[in-house]
Amino acid sequence: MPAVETVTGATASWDLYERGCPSRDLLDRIGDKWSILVLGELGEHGRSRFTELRNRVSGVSEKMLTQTLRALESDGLVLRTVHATVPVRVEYELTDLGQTLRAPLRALTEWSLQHTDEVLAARAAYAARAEHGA
Amino acid sequence: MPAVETVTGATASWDLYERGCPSRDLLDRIGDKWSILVLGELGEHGRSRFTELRNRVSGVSEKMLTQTLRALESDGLVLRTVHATVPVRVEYELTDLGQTLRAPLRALTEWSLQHTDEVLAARAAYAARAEHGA
DNA sequence: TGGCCAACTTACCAAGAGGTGGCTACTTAC
DNA sequence: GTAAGTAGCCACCTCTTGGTAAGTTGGCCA
Repeated sequence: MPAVETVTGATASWDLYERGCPSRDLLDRIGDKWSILVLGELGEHGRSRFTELRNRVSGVSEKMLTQTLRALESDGLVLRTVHATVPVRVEYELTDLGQTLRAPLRALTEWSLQHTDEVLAARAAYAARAEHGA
Repeated sequence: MPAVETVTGATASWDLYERGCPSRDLLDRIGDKWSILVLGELGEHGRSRFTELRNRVSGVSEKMLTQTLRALESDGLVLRTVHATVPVRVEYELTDLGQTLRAPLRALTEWSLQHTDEVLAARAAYAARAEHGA
């Protein structure tokens, strides 16, 4: 089974294809719909406030945004700073660890933007084939 | 920005941060837990049979595997070939479009494998902080 | 005749995702 | 006095996700 060495800094070898692998869980978390968008936003715009994120990530509910930000914070990807000013101001930004995720995530989002046409066409063709067969 | 040439020749510009954007849906589909693993497997091992995939992607149920493969097929990422041999043999492989996803996906899975330690440590620290605060 | 294989498909059910709306505390502005 | 704004939390409720398990198809072998 996956040999894991923690705090000591020894190497851990994990297998994504094994159930219960923590890397698999992590992958699932960062592959989450809202996580990708929030991380992308923070990557592009830098430090942002809660309402800015809510407005820029269209369609996210406050609950989901809070939940997503909390998870990212607990994973060490996002830093949350509370300013004790008079209307309370909270700012979010990527941590160093979060920064390292920018490139992989951007690769994925760019792929998505660039190949949406092809995928849409493929779906239409697939649907047509299915209808023809039925 | 995302200016894409469609079949008709018209340019479509999509914004991931807009609700209902097809690219966002697509991102969600390929960011799916099982999709990532299945695509990864097909990328590494090449053409594979149903049961091979089921065995190699530990923990996936037949239902989910079928569902995932169907979605990937309809999206034009995976090619499904049925051999009318005696016990029916079905093989799956990446299409050309699917191949273009390998690099972005590998970037993500490698990130995940490489940073699991740090994330686990961050979670522990966060939990400790929360406990201390409570 | 009966059972077996692959690759599903379907029915059923529990858990969780995620939306809505109300509540908070604090202060400034009307 | 009251409304508004910030950054949430909480309870409630619904809809989806996804797991389990059983059925199916269709030649073939004993």
